Amino acid sequence: MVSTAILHPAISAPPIETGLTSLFEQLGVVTAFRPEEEVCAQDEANDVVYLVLSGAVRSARLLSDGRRQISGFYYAGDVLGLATSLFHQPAVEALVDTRTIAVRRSALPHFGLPGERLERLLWRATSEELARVHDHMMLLARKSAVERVAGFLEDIAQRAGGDWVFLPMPRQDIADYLGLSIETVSRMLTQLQGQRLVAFDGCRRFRICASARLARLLAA
Amino acid sequence: MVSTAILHPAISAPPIETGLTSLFEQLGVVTAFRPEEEVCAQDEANDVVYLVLSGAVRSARLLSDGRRQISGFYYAGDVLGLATSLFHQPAVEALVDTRTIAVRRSALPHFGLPGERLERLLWRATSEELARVHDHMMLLARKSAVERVAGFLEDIAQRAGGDWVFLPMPRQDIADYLGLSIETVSRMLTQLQGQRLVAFDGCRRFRICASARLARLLAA
DNA sequence: CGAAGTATTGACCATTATCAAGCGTCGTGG
DNA sequence: CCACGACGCTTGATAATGGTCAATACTTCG
Repeated sequence: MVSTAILHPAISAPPIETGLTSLFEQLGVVTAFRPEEEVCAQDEANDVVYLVLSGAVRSARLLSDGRRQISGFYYAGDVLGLATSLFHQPAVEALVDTRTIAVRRSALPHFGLPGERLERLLWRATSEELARVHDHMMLLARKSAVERVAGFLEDIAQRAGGDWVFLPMPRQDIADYLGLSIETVSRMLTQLQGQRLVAFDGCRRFRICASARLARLLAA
Repeated sequence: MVSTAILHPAISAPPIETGLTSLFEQLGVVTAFRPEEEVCAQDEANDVVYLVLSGAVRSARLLSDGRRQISGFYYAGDVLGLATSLFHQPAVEALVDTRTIAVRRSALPHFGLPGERLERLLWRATSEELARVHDHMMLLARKSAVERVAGFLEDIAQRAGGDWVFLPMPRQDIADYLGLSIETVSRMLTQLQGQRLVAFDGCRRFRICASARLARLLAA
């Protein structure tokens, strides 16, 4: 899939200012996934990183007794597969119809300048994800159920950017992301609606009504 | 490892196999800290990474109302400062007498081959820390108090490697790392001692007595 | 329209936090 | 060397938060 670039190092000649997406487009392979499909083959894990072009993806770890923890949701523009571990490979699955571009880390040094640029950008992306995950640890360890759910809605609304926001994941995934039971998530959503902080249209579409009061609740 | 030779032919001559520590030693600056001293100046944050030579360090985030989350403890051989965030700089403090080597990320591209090697090793270290942090999120979100405390002792004993292990941090730090109250940590320690899984000699020195039974409790 | 899968609500219970004493341990000074 | 004091740790009683189990209500799709 990548061998053409190795055979034609000429493409490394023009040192254009390039962002993540265009570098991925130069060096990677596009794939499409249906909902519930496995994005990441086990044997590729630890070497392949993915840029999400469209759709949404979840990354989860399972304990032998069934307890599950979702380590993150990834949307268009996010990079996936930055964590590497010899044990505990996460299960990475598409939530909705999704397209990704994949590149192998180990191939990057052979791509000349664009490969180097991408390596640096990916290191930076990894460092930034680490910081985000630290925030999430604070949420899991020290925040109440309402704060967690409110924070989650805030986050996702921020990223989506529109007025009404679509939730691509079921309640169980939200619960497993926030370290709560599905019932508690549901109750907190009802509570937030009762306080007119958010409004739902069905159980997958919502809107933030009072972002100032919501922010006050989040006590960062 | 191939393309670097192309990009820097002048320095490509001695292809020595170099590890993290020796690269840090080539490129970094050693500093010593007393207990409770701030390791990381705020204005350097996000650019400087540290290798811990000896001692122990904690990295903590604070919420405005006083809630604290310790994102990690770092011992000799660990790399510190891999997470970058424009908001939420963590407070990084020495737990005991500590020596570190610091290097600036932004300086690495100017160091030729050793700089490149170090960049790649640091990216790898960042990816591995991300995986460890995912494990910790699972612990915070889904494990019971006993499991957390037992897992913590197991972890630290693993790293220390000896028979008797010294805890460089007070109970409050353990609590803030595990997302528990100090009282619960204390109770769980008493419980584990009652089951003869661990033994304490004072409150800072312990030993794992029944690692098999302890592992069974950890239900990974 | 009906059935299956999701989501919500309610009643009750378990776990952990909080508040308040009491106990050790270590360092200091008599 | 021992007594005292300060700090950190442990223990106990009680309360709050969130989990579990069970029933009901949506929604989505055939």
